[in-house]
Amino acid sequence: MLTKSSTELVRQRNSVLVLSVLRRHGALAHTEISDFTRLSSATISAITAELEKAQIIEKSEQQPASGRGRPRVLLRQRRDCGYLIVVIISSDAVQYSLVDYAGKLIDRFSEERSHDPAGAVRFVAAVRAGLLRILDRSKISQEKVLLISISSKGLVNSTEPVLVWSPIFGSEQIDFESALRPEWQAKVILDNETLLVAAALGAREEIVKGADFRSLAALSLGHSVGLGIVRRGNQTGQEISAPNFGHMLHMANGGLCRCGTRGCIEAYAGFYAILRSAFEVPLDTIPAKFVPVAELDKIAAKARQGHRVPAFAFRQAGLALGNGLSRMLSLTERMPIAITGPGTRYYDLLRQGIEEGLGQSHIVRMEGMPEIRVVADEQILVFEGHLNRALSVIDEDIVVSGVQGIQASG
Amino acid sequence: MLTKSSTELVRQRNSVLVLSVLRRHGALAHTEISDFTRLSSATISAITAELEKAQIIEKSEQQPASGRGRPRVLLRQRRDCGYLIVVIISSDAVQYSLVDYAGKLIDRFSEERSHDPAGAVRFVAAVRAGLLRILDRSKISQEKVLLISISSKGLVNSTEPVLVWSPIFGSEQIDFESALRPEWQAKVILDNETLLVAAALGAREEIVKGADFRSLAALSLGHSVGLGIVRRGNQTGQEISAPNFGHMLHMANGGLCRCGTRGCIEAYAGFYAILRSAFEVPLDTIPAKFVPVAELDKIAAKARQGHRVPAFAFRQAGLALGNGLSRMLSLTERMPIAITGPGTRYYDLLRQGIEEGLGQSHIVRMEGMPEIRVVADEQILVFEGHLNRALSVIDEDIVVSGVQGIQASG
DNA sequence: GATTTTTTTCTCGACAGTCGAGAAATTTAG
DNA sequence: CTAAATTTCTCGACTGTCGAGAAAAAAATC
Repeated sequence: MLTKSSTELVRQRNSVLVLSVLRRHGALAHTEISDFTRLSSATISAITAELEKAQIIEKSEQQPASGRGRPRVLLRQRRDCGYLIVVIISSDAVQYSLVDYAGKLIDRFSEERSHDPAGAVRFVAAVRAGLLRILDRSKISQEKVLLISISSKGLVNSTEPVLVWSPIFGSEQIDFESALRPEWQAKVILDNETLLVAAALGAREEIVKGADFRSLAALSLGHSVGLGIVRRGNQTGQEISAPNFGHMLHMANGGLCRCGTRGCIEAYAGFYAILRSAFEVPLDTIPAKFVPVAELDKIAAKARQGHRVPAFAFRQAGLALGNGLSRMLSLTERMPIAITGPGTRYYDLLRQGIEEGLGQSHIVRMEGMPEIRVVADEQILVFEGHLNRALSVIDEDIVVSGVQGIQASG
Repeated sequence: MLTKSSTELVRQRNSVLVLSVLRRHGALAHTEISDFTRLSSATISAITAELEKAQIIEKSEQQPASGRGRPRVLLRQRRDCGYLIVVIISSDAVQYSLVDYAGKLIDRFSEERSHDPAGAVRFVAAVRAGLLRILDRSKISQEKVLLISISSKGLVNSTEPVLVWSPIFGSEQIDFESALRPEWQAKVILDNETLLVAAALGAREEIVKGADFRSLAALSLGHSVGLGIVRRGNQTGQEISAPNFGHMLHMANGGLCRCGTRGCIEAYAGFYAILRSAFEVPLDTIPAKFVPVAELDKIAAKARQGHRVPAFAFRQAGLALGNGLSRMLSLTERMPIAITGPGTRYYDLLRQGIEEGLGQSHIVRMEGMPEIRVVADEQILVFEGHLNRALSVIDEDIVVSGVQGIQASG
């Protein structure tokens, strides 16, 4: 359904545009903003004056003039305009980061996760305590926290911050909105971890390729298997989605997966699955909860020495991944695939299977192999994705509510 | 990448909005347009005056006043504002329809397709002749044809009107843009047939459910298998895509498909595939080019009488479809599935397999079975999808180019 | 038949936004 | 100290939307 436009909306959009180029390029002068946004100088004056009055941006102190003419006055976000808390939930720990409005990391710590199955209730309590702790350490008032951005592996509701299914809690849902709402006014968003990796890679790619960038998928290999897809939206930036890839059906009546279903991709390509088939344990054995990486390293070493059974285990994993990716490509469009996560250290063993698995589908035979690259530093990408996404959400909210609020009350 | 907004853009968007409610609801009075669009009466006056001057809409002749007060003046599209040619390519014929700007069918005929494999070049020539013929029969000047909307089964390029792969011509690409460009100034768009079915069903659904509508998939069963997905876009209407579903990998190293690959869904669920397995022909047999529906009806009759082998063939087909749909759902979100096409007459035989195939995946076990409905009249839906899509494209183009042009020259 | 009521459409002034041109500000070069 | 260069700011013109009320036109009422 289309919806009406108004002149006020124009100002809102252009204000967000100004803030976004400030994000992308750091502190900028009036003229540069005008160049980047294609807005006229007069408009930039109006918008920046408004944002400055609303205490969202500030003029930086004069810097040594670097040419002749009137010296530039750089504009930048006010760090203290608001704060963001990033919560990264991984299988063994929860990391809390406090970030200011300019994207600068202020404080960070991790808390080990107790592996008891007591579950979701206790976990939520721990997250609430962690949030209060990082707030307390930094002496920032709670109202100044504008957004809490959470990520986890697993399946996430697309509209509300609800963790629908996760490797740790299974189908025990966690609704972060209602868990945090009485205590926090901040907006809460939740994203799949691999989605954020894809978002970060997509943003990087867009800087390099500009308008040529179309889409990209990130595949994360580890104890579980995740996939994130970024597509260039019509106009409104990027469109991202995190399918339930790890638990997509690979083979009907196949190996038993942690999720209780048979034949998931993860039941062939997850770390526990590789372990299982390397030890020739029957495929309907209940899988191990947690596999030390050292264990898998040993299997990989044997495979590299030429032992057939462990090599076959990796090959089977690759095939499952390749078949799954080919199915994904059948449903979307041709796009490059970036592989991240701890599993990349076994890429040499997985590669042949992946390529063979991909090659078994019509779309790949027709369009050729997609580009596959291995990307390290998954953790950095996750955090980068959080920042990209969260800060642009804040920019929008602040323009919609903040500027008008100040205008009305001042 | 965000892009700048301007007041002129506001007018454009609101003009398109006015035209779109006129499409949806037929001839409307000033007041009604204001109600639907939430634009003020003054704005409606300005926009409609402009559109009327540009000869895009017109005031209808006074109708018998149906209440007291000043009688309403209905506004409607001018039929002669422009014309649309719809070309529906099916396996045995090509149907040409001439439609005016108000969406009214003016002329229509079908031409049999010669089944010779001489191929794409001759086919393109036939289409060009068909287009000239329908134009000639109606005595409309060629410049008045604003859009040619083509549909076919198969895989379509998402940005240009290029048929990348089709059941008939295989990988022999057909670029309708370059084929028609010297002769026609009209814009040319090409869509997958099942995509249009999905678009039409989505539009119907949106009228019923309004903002509650989220997404929907249409599955077309016949000689080939097609899938279209409609999702409610962020703001810009609906977002639609036509995956290469029929040739998504069902089972590695499976039955041989028409496309030359092994294990496609179509190699189990296409009409020729059902025939093949009902006659217990080996799965690597080169499939029949064309299967008369009567042939399949006979097999279905036997299956309904309780013969095991034909029943098994339908069951296998259902399993392939169900597995494929479950994979689709793993990659998107839960959505209802509408089944159309000639294959719906065997739905009683397919159903159990489809449901079993769906149930084998994690996502379905978790979220439950998606709603499945059988929808007849695929042909009507295809045409309806053409109109929805083509006329809104015309509306946009006309506002962007037309109004400004008139303004500038007048 | 004249007047009132009701409903719809049109018009006017206020307000918000963008833009181009030129004025003002401020530094370096000579 | 003046001229040139560069950046920022300001002003008037233009386009857009909106609310309120005037104008139009038919039915209802007296």
